[in-house]
Amino acid sequence: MKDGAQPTRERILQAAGKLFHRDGIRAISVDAIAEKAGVTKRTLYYHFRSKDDLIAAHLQARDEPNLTLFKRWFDEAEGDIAAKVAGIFRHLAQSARDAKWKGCGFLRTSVELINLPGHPALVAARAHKKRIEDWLSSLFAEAGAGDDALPLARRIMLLLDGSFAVVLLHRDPSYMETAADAAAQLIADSLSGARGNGSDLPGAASVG
Amino acid sequence: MKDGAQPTRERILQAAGKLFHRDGIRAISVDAIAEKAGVTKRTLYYHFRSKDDLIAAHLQARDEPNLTLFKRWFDEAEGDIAAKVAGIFRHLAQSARDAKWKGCGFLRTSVELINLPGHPALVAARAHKKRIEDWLSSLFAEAGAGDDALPLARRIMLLLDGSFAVVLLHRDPSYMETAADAAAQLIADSLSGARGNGSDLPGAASVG
DNA sequence: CAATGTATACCGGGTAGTGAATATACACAA
DNA sequence: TTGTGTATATTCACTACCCGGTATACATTG
Repeated sequence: MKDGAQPTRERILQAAGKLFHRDGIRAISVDAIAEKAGVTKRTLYYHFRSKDDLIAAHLQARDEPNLTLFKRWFDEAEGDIAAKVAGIFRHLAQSARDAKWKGCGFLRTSVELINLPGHPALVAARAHKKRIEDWLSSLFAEAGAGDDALPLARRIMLLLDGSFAVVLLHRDPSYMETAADAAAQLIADSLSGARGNGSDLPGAASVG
Repeated sequence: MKDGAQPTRERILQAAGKLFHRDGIRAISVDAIAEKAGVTKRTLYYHFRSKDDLIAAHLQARDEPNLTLFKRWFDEAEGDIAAKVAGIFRHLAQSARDAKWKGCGFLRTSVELINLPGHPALVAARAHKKRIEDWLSSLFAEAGAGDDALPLARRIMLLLDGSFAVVLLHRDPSYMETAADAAAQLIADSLSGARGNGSDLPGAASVG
């Protein structure tokens, strides 16, 4: 660590983060990351055992800041809990309007590593998504959703990850506004205890 | 075309389909496809200009059968339109219980080709998803959803692609049951003309 | 000295795509 | 019927390159 500015390891991680997010895991070579970090490949391999190791470390490093951002978006939004969750989607829509927006790194990585079920990066990705789900679930529980809290959180996760997938494909952020409305509707339905309100569906509480 | 059994081109396409779906686009080499098809690589390049060409042809070939399958699942389900759409999700859940299930090839391909915006395979993927959305929209219009038909179809698409993404990550098909319930709920809400039923959200008709 | 960190040069393996030649089938003319 | 031309279909061998990872030696610092 000869430069006091930023430890070498962090610089590598940051370079990897940018490149992985921009082009994907497989499309980026270790050489490219080393060059972007201003470091030789051998140095990179001193700090990380393998490329897979680096990928996993990258996702682990993104977990906390990502969750924190979602919490901030929630906190900053006005209105009841439905409106505040919808606010997350609207912030997401705003981000997605940037041409350089590249969707959810956790989801994309999980697609690229589909044939390596035990990969540590997949474990990190699952943990991240579960953390968000748990956070949402606790929010709904506090708001009085009762047994509906978890299934409701799972519905929101479906809309969230669905947004990432659909907008990545169509490049049309308005889907995230659609998702915001749908999320708000589902939350309002659950919190008003409106199960069985004229519909013949199995009920909002079933988780399968 | 010396063998009457199956034209070479179709055999290549079929081999590519299996391998691409199993391991992903980038993970499969042209050599592997040629070998699986029982053909030399040079022959493959006679029938397809490039690997990208083959990828695009592969997705185009999947468009029709995929849509047909969804329609069959819809037709075969019992109950009102909400229950029939939910039936699609439940069939999907059944498929996803197979350990070899690999999610949606259109979505996965779009992730792998994210840095090639004009790639013909992406065009094919978008067209496919739009066809499903249009089909759903027409169903809802026939059922009397009026102006809600399209936004409702988009909500279902979000749940559908969200299911693919989430189940691919967590390997937990029960999310598709959750999606089935959510879809049925959203459809029932729209068709009962229940806008403004106690909730303060922007309304089911806004598309953004 | 010993621990940590960096640099150069290299290896073995895999990749998309190609050049040149060959085999097959069918149309048409002698 | 035989011969010839031509488009289709297929093969083997090859190039040029990129990738993850490593052997080895050198530098810096406590």
